[in-house]
Amino acid sequence: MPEAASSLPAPGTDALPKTYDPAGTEARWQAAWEQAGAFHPDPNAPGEPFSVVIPPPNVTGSLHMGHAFNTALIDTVVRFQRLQGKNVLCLPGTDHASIAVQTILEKQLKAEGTSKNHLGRDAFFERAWAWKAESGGTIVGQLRRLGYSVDWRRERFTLDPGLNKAVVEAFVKLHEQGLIYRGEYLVNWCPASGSAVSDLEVEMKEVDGSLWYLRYPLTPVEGDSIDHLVVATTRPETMLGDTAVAVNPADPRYAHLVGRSIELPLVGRRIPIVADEHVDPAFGTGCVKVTPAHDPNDFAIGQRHGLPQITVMAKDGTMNEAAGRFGGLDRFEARQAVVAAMEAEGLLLKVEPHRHSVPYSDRGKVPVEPLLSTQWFVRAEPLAARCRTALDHPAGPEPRFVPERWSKVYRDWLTDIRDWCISRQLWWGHRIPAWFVVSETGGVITEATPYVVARNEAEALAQAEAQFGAASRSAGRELVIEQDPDILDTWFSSGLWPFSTLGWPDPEAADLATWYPTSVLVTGFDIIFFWVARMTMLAGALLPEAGAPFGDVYIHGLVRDENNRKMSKSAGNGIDPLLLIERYGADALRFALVREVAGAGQDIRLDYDRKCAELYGSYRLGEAAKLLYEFAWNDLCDQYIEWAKPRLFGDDGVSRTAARRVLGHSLEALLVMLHPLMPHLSEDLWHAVTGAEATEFLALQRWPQPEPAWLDPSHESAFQFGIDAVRAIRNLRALSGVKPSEKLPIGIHTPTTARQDFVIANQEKITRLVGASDLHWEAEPTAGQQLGIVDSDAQVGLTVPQQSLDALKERLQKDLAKVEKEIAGLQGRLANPNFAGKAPPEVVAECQANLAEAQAQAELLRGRLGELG
RNA sequence: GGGCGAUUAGCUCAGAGGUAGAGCACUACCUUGACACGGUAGGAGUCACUGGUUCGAUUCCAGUAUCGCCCA
Repeated sequence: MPEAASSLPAPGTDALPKTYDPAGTEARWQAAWEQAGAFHPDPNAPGEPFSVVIPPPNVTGSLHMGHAFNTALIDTVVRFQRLQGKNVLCLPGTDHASIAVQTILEKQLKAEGTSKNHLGRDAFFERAWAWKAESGGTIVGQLRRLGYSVDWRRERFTLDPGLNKAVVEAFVKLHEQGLIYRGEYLVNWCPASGSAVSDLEVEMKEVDGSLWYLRYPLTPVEGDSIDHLVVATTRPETMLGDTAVAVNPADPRYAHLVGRSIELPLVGRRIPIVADEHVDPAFGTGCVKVTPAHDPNDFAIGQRHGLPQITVMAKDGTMNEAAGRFGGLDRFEARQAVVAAMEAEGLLLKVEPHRHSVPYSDRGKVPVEPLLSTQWFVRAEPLAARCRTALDHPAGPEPRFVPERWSKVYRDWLTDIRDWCISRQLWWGHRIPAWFVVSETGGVITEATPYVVARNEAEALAQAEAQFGAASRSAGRELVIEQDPDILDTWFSSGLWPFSTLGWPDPEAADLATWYPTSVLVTGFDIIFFWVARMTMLAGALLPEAGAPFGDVYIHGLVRDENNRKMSKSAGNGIDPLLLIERYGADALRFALVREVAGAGQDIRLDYDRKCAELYGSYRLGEAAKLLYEFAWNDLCDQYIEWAKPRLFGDDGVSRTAARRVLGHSLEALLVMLHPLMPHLSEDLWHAVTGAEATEFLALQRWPQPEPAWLDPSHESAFQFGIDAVRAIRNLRALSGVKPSEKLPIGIHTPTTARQDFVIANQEKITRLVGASDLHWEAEPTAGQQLGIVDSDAQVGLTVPQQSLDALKERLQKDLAKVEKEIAGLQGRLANPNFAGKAPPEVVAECQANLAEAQAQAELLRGRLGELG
């Protein structure tokens, strides 16, 4: 703390405007910080590196409360670390959000009467970039408006050329390691976006549906007692692709039928009856239809029994030619049509209402279709295994979750993980760096077309030439390669964010050397799987030496909107943060958001700056905010300034200067500590208080150090006595109905000399604080005054109107009852031999002291009551 | 079905093995020299329930109930 700077402007000078103008002040300091490059760190600068990459917001839409909350938390952490003297990098950026953006653009095109196919891939991409420039610009502007202390020069976008290089490199490396493969599997198909999506992008929803009971005729055999089975299904339209009926092997009702066959209605296919453990005998009739190409469970049954997979649905959600006469119908129309056809043939036994889970596409908001499709996958288990091992690292878990319990959520997800489908049949995104040697399969891409994975087309061609060139030429074919039209899941590029933004895969990248792994990742629990786990998995494979891509993962809650009110304070839900910023300023919004954060863990009583540093450092930001608020308001303003006023406005020059110094010093320390939470206001006030040059910034100052020499316990207890005495007098006055403006003779009575000395030394202040006409102090109370009890060692007295005596008496009785209850409790405890014998001696001693104090107070109270009659 | 979290003042939530706090709301009084989007003072809680550990449990443990979230 620079000593020279600690002084206040002389009273009466208009150093600050009367009302605070958040918009103007905040804009001014944001411009000043940016112009000075205050948050542009140098990787070669001294200081312990500290780095954060922000969760890149999507380039769709506008800043919402969740962004504001996340930003407030991150910026508080990085500003605090900067004040600690660390070499802090906070790196911003945005996410290209394939599906979301493409959906928006396609809707726009549709409104214009055109389509992406009509436009063509290149023109569509151009349009998407234009959208990104505008929409991405909007959200970046809004992040700036919050006062984010990031390095805007290093701003990145998940689809920028540098990141594309990283994505290609990552894909190639993972493919080389055998961690990426291509194959035909049952994937989640979203008919709305016309693309495969990953398991994470599917949300199970409970819906009210029906359970249809269908008669499936048995292939007749001589001597049959029954001629059909009944299967129950929630998706009758898929029966067109049935390739078996399954029963539980232990089900006595059907055991004898296993091995027989069914004549599949409407289709006429003969399908077997198989026995499979998976079938629940208690569900429906205990017989289930098996459609391997349209249901994950049936797919598994099909695998176990070697059943054919018949796909009866096209990728747009309509039935295909394999559906026979139902071909061309939408899947939901087909459902009705199949049911009607079955009914017409007398094969519909009954329909029951049935509530069940249906997979919905997160983005598309329509049911996803399990569909057989050839896609690219990341082999998840080896990556997940590495992450699980890192959690058991001998030096502590990597990464370390705060709060710790999220570690379990993370670990559980990484256990029994399924492979990650990373290809998307979309345009807006990173094109998959694989080239098909289409000349091998007649110029078209099929399941069997060989491919090469390469960093660019030239490399791909060279590889293809090496592998297929000779054979191709000898067969008289020209070698032709064609890049995979598909793109990668957005989360594949987001998953590289902590290192791709720092320069990976460039081995010389200085930022990467200094700031990787990053220090802390701050994000919401909703994207632990989507993002946090993908980053740790990919980092484990691509930068295995560096450990986890971030030291800590600070998981915060969500700002609740709509139904789950959380913003009840400001009434209506889903509040636009920009409106709040407009009205109250970014600082106010940030402070309010951070104050709401819950902290967890132990609390230690230390002086404010030490304690505050601890809270910031352990990410208990909400507690830090509350503590500072209390200090600023209750201690500094309510108490210190009030008591210092006579000195500040008094004639004693030395005393006045001292008071101003102390106040200035306290204020400055407060401003530093407040800065992470309210950067603009603190910066502004700091300049006003210290008169610092416009080129100097509070943002770049140092955290205040506690000064042990300034601690004075006797002074502190005397001051506390003063505060308590004033409160006791005010209390007595309020109770007696004495107007605050009415000046009265007031007495403070204490036999303790140190306290008397304090009262004498502060006579003028106390007189003013309690509105006394005459303040006197002596060991014994003045006759005729009513007394209020400060503690067993001090009373205050004043003359009160006769009619308030009853109120006083009531109060005394109440106080007495409370004290007596306390005495009873303490006596009971002390009388218990177990307590005296087993409790720690200091607890017993404290208990005895409390009892003595309570008894003395009770004595005083009884005396007072006796005098009142 | 499995897991996690919550249950404390009218509301939103802190808290901690030694007998409970804040903000808002409420009541009374007050425009006093930083502040009326303010001040001073006050009322308000069986800390969900049942057991256990302990000298002592609202706090730790187990179970129950209700609510919420995640995974299947």
